Amino acid sequence: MAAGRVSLRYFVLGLLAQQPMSGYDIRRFLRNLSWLIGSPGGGSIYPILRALLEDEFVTVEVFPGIDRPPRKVYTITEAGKSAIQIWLEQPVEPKAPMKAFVMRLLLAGSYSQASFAATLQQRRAQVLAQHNDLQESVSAAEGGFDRQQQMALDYGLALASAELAWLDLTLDQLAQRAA
Amino acid sequence: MAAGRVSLRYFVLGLLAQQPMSGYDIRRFLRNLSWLIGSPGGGSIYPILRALLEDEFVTVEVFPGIDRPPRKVYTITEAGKSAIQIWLEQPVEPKAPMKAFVMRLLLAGSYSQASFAATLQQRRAQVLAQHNDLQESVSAAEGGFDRQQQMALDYGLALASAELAWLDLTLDQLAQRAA
DNA sequence: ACACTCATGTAAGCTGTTACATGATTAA
DNA sequence: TTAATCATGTAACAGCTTACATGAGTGT
Repeated sequence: MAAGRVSLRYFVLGLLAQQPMSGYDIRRFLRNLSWLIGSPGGGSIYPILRALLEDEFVTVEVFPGIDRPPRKVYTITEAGKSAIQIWLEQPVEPKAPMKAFVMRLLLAGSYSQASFAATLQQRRAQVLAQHNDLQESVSAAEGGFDRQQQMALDYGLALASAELAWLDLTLDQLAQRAA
Repeated sequence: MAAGRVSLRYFVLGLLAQQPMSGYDIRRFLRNLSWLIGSPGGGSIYPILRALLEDEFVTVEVFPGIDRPPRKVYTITEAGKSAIQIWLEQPVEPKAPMKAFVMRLLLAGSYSQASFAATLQQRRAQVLAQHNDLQESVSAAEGGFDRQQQMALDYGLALASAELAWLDLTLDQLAQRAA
């Protein structure tokens, strides 16, 4: 599980945990969210599906299409469910790109309500740490930075603040719904 | 120039365009910005430096240290300057991760003021497009989305809005300074 | 005639990461 | 004595992207 990487493999498995799909279905689904998590081509999805099959995390059923190519629909197995649960239990790595968090957002809810809140709280902690780090850099600078570096830091601060605001709002809404 | 990739290679070359540095210097500099663009290890930086040397985009000077290992300081050549300018002239790919834009922020200013503003405006256009796409998805949904998907879209919208606000503010400040 | 959607897949490659190796010096 | 900083580098591999191949059907 190399750090800073996204693991499309587990995300695909997580999608199959929600409902059985074909590789093409998955690609179509991702095309709608392409800005948030990118939309991988056939060269990414199909090898993953085959690997999941070999690990017996999924099973296939082939539906021969009338007037269309046959669809191979993948269904998650018990072993697959265990694997995805174990994966969801461990926190998103701090260095992972934003889309790793979005993937969790999309999956965590179907696992349990508690893990969904936990995902948001973990992210909050990480973004807060990031925000503090950046502010420390700004303070510690004392003229040691040029205009571009200051801008980059300011940009980071602005985005971190906005994300914290969203996370707080969302966590509040979640708490209210629970009550 | 594979899409969606960052090209650390050109970023390193761009940093050397600002001032001669050793591989270790570059790593130290990046460690301070690790949240924004990550901090690559020796296994990433040193091979890049060697490749830049082989392409004659940089030259080396070895400074033998008293009580420390010798430092190899790299200086950009005319060929290197041409290469980085050509690279800066072409826009950041839309699918590229955020850190690709931060790298541009850090480099574009030293190339020309105009290219700096252009970088911001390009980003603005891309983020705006992203924002509109997301809103379209939300509108087109009509109940076809579950709670998690709605949240993911909302998250994307919040971040895109915040980034647009920052870009507009920064472009304003830039215009005022120019006047 | 051209291109696009449906649907799967292979092979090659790029970029970057990890783990390791070296070796001296300095701080806990 | 254990670890960290300074400073460079190699080798292996993970993860993903790209380009390509197939082939029927549908639209312009």
